[in-house]
Amino acid sequence: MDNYQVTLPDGSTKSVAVGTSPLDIARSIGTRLADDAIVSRVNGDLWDLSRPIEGDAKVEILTTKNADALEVYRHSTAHLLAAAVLELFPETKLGIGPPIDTGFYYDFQREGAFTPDDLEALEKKMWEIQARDLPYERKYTEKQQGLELYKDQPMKVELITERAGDVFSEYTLGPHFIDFCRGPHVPSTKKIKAFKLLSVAGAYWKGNEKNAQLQRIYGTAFFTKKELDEYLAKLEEAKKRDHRKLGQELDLFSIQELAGPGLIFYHPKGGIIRKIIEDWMRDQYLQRGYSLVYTPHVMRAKLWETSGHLSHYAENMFAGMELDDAEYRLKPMNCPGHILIYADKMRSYRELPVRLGELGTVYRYERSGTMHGLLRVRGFTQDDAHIFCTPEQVEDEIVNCLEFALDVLKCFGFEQYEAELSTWDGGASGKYDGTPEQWDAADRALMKAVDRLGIKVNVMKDEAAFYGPKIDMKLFDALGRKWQLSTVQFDFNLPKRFNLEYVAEDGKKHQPVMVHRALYGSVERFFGTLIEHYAGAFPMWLAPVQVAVLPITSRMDEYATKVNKELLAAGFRTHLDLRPEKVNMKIRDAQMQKIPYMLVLGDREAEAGTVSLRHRKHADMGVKPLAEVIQMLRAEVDTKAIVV
RNA sequence: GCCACCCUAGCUCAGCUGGUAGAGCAUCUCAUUCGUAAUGAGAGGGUCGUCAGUUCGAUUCUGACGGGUGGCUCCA
Repeated sequence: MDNYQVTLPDGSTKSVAVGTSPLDIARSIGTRLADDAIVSRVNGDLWDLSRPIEGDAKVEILTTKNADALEVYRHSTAHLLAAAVLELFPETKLGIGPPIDTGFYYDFQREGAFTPDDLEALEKKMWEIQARDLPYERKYTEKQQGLELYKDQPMKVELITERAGDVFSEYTLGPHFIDFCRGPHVPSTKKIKAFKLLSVAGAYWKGNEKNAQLQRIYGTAFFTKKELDEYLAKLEEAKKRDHRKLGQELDLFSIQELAGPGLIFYHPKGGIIRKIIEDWMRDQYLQRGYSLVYTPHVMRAKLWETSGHLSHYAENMFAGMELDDAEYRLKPMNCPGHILIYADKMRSYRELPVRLGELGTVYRYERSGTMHGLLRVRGFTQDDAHIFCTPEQVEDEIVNCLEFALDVLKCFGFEQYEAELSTWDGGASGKYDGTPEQWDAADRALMKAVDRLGIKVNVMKDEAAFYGPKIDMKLFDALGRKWQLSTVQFDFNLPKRFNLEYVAEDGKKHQPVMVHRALYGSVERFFGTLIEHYAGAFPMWLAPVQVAVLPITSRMDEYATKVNKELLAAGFRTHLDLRPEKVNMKIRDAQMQKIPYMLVLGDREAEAGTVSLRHRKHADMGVKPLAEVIQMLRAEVDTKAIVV
């Protein structure tokens, strides 16, 4: 075959000669396109620009506008890093170097640790290699030959050995660097124009704790220096809304070394927000047909044996307390408590579904390196409820839960979230509890509920809990890290272990379906993401202090006190600032505390019985009668607290 | 738990290669009564995370422990 047809990016077709590459095609279309080209796609598959096309094909040229091209670009930058590492530290063993959402990483194994200075030196070396304009050359190698070629790279040998085929592709970058890789890559190092090495961290080979720990170098790369700088500036900006920083600046909460890690102290201002968050949820529970219960924080070890927690979850539990009568355990979960309430009497199908809810404080012994501000702690309060229902009711219950979860997100202003549906492996491994019928029915109920609500979910196979499938809602923190908040989970295990039952229409005892759900996830985590979401500038209904009352001189102290009293009587949270400071100072302090409204009071206001209104963002809003302001602010509190 | 890094006054941070510490803000006192993001002056405040070791001498070097940060693993 001397010629074949390609369909060009613009949809037209062209006859080209054997050996033609996408880059040749791009060049024939225009130099501009050839310059911008990063990688191509041939018949749907990503394809090196310089790799000849072998037959009739549909060819796309991916440029800097394309997200897949960015991944290829970043992945290519990872190889550039690996090449630099081998030049500076030749004894290093290579792991893998994939692109990630925010850039790329590459895993290495060597004796010494990479220092910040090393990263700088590596960056310099990367630029050096970049300037050599080395092509990423792809070639195929026989497996045996490859094993020989890579004999000094044990992790590569492992990867090659695992490969099914006996041919694999490798990439060379100049005369000295080769890497076993699927590709594709950018055509040459010259294409890589903006990158930065960010940090080094430990990571286990193949993600397994039992394997050797490698050194992972994280970096990021963009098509242009401008984009890179913007990203780095954004990172700096994001650090300012870190809930740990704001928690201190706004005096919301603290973690005390003397008390222990992962244990939260709510200061007065954090305390009031927590109260609002909790009250909101309790009101919702009652409106939505849940009952409120309370269960003990310590219970006999026997209970945790029955629930299976001592055999499945013991390493995450605080150690037992030996008392006169028995050993007691701090509760890591609320489920057994709710189950005991359910099982305390004979249940009829007529009273199902039973929905038992609690703001239940649990303690989990999280591993020391895992704590993170409010987002991962050892003592936390879940808005936890357990629904006991018949199989027929379960789909509606799931829909209600998800609807509820969406309302929570909406009410607190979260627009960005991801939903994940975690299912089992089909029973292959035997690690999952429950029958295939149960799993199928549960999966179906979850999928149907998701469809009914039009939620987009990522299906995560083999990610379920051992006791049942689940749907999780995840939110992002200031730095874009994902945190699971809401969760709706089936539980096939506990009803069996506690032998739960209800009497059905047929007069016989049946096992209820149990759904476990938490929507805030935990009050702590929710609060943490809320702080970052609003960057500490809470809307009126959540703001710990809603109005600052600021007399200009001590002559207005009396009037200010009266205004403050009226605001308190109208239900506002206020701060009366009677310090003998200039009003500029008082405003500055109120601004920094992100108090939504300030009332500036001088002689004119005292005389006329008015207030000068200032908003933290819109600044001076003019002089108004106090009654009018109260009405206006009350309206703002009410609209933000949409009760859905 | 693992890898790397960090830990100086309430907070943010200075403090070359070892000779027991400083600033700004905050706090307290006094003066100032001043219209929309910092009034001025003075004072107090630290066994330099803890405990060992090396040294004539350690905030500075070494080790252990505690706490934190970024990751890994795990997870609400």
